[in-house]
Amino acid sequence: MSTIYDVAKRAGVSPKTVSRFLNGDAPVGRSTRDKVERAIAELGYVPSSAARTMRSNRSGLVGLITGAITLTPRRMALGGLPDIEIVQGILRELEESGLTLLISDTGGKSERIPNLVRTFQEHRVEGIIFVADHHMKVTLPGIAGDTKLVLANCFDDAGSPAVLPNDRSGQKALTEGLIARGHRRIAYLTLGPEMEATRLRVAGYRDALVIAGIPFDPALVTAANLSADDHLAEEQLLWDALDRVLALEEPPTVLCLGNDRMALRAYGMLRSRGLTLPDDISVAGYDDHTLITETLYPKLTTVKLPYAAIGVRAAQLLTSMVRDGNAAPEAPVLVGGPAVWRDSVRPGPANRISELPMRGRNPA
Amino acid sequence: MSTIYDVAKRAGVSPKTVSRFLNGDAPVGRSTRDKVERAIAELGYVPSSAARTMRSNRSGLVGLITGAITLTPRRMALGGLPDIEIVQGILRELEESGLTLLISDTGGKSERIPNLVRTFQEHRVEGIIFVADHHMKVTLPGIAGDTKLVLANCFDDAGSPAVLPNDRSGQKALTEGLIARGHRRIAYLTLGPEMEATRLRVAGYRDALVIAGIPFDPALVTAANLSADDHLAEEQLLWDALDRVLALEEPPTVLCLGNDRMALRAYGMLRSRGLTLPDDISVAGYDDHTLITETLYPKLTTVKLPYAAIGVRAAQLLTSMVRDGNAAPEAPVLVGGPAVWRDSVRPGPANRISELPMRGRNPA
DNA sequence: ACCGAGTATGACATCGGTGTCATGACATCG
DNA sequence: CGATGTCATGACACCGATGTCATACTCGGT
Repeated sequence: MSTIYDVAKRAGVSPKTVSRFLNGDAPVGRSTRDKVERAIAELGYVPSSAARTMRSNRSGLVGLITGAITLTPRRMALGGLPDIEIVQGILRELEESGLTLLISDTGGKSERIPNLVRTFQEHRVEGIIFVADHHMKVTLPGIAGDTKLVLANCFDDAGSPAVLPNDRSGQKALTEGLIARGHRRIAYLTLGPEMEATRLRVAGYRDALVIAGIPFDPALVTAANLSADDHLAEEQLLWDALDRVLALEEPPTVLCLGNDRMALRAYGMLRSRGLTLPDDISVAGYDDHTLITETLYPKLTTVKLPYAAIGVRAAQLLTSMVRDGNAAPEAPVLVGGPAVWRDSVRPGPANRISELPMRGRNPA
Repeated sequence: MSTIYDVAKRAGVSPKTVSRFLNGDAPVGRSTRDKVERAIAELGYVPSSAARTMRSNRSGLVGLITGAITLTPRRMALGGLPDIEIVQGILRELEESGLTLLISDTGGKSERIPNLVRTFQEHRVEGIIFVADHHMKVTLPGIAGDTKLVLANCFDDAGSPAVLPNDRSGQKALTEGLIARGHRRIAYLTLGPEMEATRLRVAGYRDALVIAGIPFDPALVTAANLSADDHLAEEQLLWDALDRVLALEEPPTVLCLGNDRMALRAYGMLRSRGLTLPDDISVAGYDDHTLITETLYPKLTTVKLPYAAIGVRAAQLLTSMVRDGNAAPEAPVLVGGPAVWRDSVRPGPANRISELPMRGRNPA
């Protein structure tokens, strides 16, 4: 492979002039330009990023750690591809920036992470993005040097810059929309209580109640899902929770579920009790996994989790940190997703529907 | 970030000795080892791959070009994740080899490929793997230097080393299995005629007929799918093809389809004609996209496309070429996938089923 | 006591770019 | 017309590893 010296010799100029031509950091005469250009083309010269990295301490590389690639096929069956959409957003954004992506996949084994980080550091990546498959807290090994770190879909105790879905505002928007559609008894069957999303979404749910002046009824809110991969137990848990809220003296007119898959299950359970959707009871999910939401009958109202946007924002954040030396934001970057109103929600008792579109996105 | 000189100074030895300790290319005294080891730990020293690359001309990097990541979510709806499974296999294999993966995604735009290749070359990748989403012919820009190239799921005119699914043996195994189960009138509704897979699979189909001494009837073999994304037209094409083969004087007892999605459609069409599966007619697909094959009733007999294995083989091939300097194989590496026998095929007229297992993999 | 083999280590050049500084040729200005 | 500034270019050192060669020490054999 030819070097800058080969090019310089062929063009009859000094290597430094070739360098100037390549980087445009100083004016180069017209005729010199042409000679250099020709020499480069003839030799098929491609500059060595390694040499450039050594001198300038800038590798042009960014590392990405994820489990998305190895885990995607397994997860696909149960719907939802959160992290691969994030990776997609990152790729799209980085493409513009001239940074090249080193991708490592954990294969789901977090004990590999220190090794992956070390490999990245050998290649002197300018930054590392860590992508989690759900909103969670992580603990990463310390990263030597001034390598920047951005967390996507997760956060840590050290306050590393993070880009997170705004679960609170999402559930708040959904709940507000339900209230605006006349619902006042809104049941919320959440994901497992250990999930970060659960805490935030319940807070958003309560935010909306407070604004509307509706008292919070703890009986309407129950965890009804497991993080474990135990379908049978999950089903029982959901069934039981459903049983309880429907047996309340003043039963809910709408059922919010922790995710679209739970909503999918709930459809079946509600129907097996003889209820008609959405006439007897409305249902809403979370995630907007279109394979479910658009396929179900009636189509499922839900909240979109903005995964691709999280990826884009994470990449933008990292780029601004490594390229422009910008400081990391103090607080996590929150990316909101809109509530998506479909047919599974119908006006409740105090119908004010004439004021609202039943389809399309929540204007808030 | 500290350098080998910092370590050497702190340990009171020469940089070269530190280098020897790190690479083990010459003996280092016990006490020296300890001092160096301690200095490295204290400084958190990580060697610079850029410097190493310059001196040794070996970057430890491998480039991967694919459309898998950006295209996966879009394609997921219609089932099948060929290339991401290949990428998965590649990652798994490369992890062991000490090579680090640079991943670029074309986003479906092949005109980007020259730029991606150029970026890889700046980083002096030792090899490039190109992954296609279906068995096809590609034309890639020339690659300067002695960068190795391996094609996965595709091939080119230049005879670049390639790893391909063995479509011929796959369809042959399926057809042989059908014949062994007593079928003699085997219809084959193929993918589009421009697909590489079609040509090969028809050849495999005929191989099996020849072996069994069954004459080839052209009326039983028709293209019945489009590569374009036109669902309606595809449906009509399939309907029409079905119509014709079922109207034959001696109609088929089994219907082979070009992929599992076509089989899914065929289920509906056959039933709308009042046929019972598999009693009135047997059906077989291709790909073994489990979301379809395991979900359908009756479960679909099909041929597994060994995508993960293709990835693994491609990575092994590249590793052996860059690490051990092995030559590229003359002919493409063919990776076979087994026929998977499920409930959609039942013994035909000349039943010899007692000799065969109806479930499980084809022993061939 | 001496020699050759093996062990342990260091000095120095080198890989391919780029930052710094120096230099010569013109153009511009008071 | 000389001082000053800008443009265009080159010489040289340096980034952080490692390959080559040289050196010094130890040990066993004669």
